Amino acid sequence: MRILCVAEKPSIAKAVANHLAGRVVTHNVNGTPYVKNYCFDYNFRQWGQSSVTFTSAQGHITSSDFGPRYKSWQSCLPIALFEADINTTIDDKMKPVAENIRQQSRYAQIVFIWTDCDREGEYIGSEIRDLAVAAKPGIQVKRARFSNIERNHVIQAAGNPVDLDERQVQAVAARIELDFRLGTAFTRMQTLALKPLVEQADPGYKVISYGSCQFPTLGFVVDRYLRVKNFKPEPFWYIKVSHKKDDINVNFTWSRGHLFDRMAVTIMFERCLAAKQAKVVEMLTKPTSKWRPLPLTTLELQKCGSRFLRMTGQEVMKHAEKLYTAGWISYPRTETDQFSKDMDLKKLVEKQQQSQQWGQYAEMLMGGGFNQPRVGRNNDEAHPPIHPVNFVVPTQLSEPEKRVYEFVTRRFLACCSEDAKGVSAELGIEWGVEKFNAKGLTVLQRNYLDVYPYDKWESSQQLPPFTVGETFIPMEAKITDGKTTAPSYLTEPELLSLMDANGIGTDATMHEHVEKIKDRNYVMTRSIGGSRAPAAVAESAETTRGGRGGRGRGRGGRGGAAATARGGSGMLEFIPTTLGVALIEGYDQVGFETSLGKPHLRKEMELQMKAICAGTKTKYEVVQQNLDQYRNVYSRSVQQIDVLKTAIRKYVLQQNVG
DNA sequence: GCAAGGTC
Repeated sequence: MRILCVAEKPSIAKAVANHLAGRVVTHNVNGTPYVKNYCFDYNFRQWGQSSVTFTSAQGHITSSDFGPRYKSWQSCLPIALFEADINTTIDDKMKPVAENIRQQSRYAQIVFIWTDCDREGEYIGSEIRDLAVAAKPGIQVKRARFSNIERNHVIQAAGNPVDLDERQVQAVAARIELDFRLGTAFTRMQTLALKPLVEQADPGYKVISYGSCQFPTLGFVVDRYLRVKNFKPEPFWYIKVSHKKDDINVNFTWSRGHLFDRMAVTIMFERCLAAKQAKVVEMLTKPTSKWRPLPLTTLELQKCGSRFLRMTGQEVMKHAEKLYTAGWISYPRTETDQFSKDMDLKKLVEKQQQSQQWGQYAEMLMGGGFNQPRVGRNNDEAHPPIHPVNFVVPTQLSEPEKRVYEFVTRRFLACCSEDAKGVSAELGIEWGVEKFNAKGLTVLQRNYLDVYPYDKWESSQQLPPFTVGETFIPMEAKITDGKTTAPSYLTEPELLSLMDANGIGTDATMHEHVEKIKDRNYVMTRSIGGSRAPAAVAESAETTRGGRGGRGRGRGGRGGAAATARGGSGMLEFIPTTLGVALIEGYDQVGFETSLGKPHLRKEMELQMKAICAGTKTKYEVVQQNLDQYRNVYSRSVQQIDVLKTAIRKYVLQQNVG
């Protein structure tokens, strides 16, 4: 038999071929430096001794475009793009890859597809199938099911081929068509209608783009901005109690937190005073632990990057990809936070023993400290969590790459460690009818914290020994007041979490949507507590900033204090530009629950894709249904374009429009 | 000049 195997990307082709082959002969492919053909013999369980060529695509092979009649922006009304013919062609860049698959198919009886086991991978598989079948009618098409590239797992997959899942293919086809039609139509419509207005304020302005991911992303930023802007501080009051014993001062927290009614607090306080004696009702210590982190996903890598490494998601991914292609870390785009049981993690820990920085810790793990990592809830069935695959001497890396590699490695070692252990103490008192409590923590074994300095868990001051039933008159007690504080602007980790929770983008693209809304000048970023942004919106926002910072108890902190409270300076916060606010507010007014700036429509589409995968809906139904719904949004937007224009004028040109 | 999804 002659078998043509095709992976989604060159790295998978190489890795799988090396697992299957005794000896591999590598051939270059004309026109592309990345894709190679790996030729070897292999005895398949189901097909017997075969001659194999293992090659790959480089992601998606085809792309969509409108016919010449619709290409020019002047050629038609944007709404025509809802049903204009779409040509699916092979991009110029992918021509050599496609030609290679065609040629190799001619020699083969079977094309065996090894794309990632996710929806997009299934679709790329269908592109490969179409090329193969066109080049060699009657060729048999099979697909490998694999979720990592461990040798045994790969051999299992090679011996148990399945069929392509046509439903997943159709689900992705629906997404592609809808994203394309809606993205292009709304982008043209709003650019043609609104650009002249925007240009009055910003002469070089290019395109006011709409996309099913970029707009909801912008919506999150605007939503938070409006909440900050419209925030009205409210005063509150609470009872503060402290007492000294054995020379240790204990501050108690009121079980009611705080109340917005001063008189009520006064009455409660007076009852406390009347009771005179406070009584200890609870004094217990119990073992506690701080859990080691979960295995690393892309989303978590990006969030930690902005918190601890002072990098944007975009930057972290750039360096992670470099480390991946150089062979230092595993594939950086994964949603999986569980290691498969058959993976040899100790072998990976062993390699880190060479490090000057964490080598000793790795040795400790090898010497018996090793613990199987926790198992998270996510598994994309395509990639393992991000982990170091080889040790690299720091001098071989650039400064930021070094930091990303260090984080990935420390995170991995932390995953393979023991939880941190400690003892928590809780002291509860009743004073009259009011309850107060105090907490203490003693850290006994730092364990994973020793290799993972990004987490903080420190012993607090010890509580003095109290016994249940003991009474005392509190040494200090008073009514204290505070003010609720405005929420802060959205940070990048928060934005990424919101996108994740609402299904906006994928692990591989989320950071691109964030970059896109910056690039379109819909939002800007600044360091928390750092220099102020030049935008007019940011300026007026400045006046609402005083007193933010303290969450819960009104500490009345200023911006600087807030920065430290939120994980250190250097982290970015997102502030919409006047244009960004205008677009979202405009669409909110035009549409009711179908505003383009809300995640609702995209969430809906995700559900419909799942329905196609489950077989309860067809691609045709989903596409038509969505087009109908968006046709509605489109015509309302055109009818009420003045609403959008007014919003733009109000913000961009700062005209008084009453 | 338009989208989002892959990947280098």
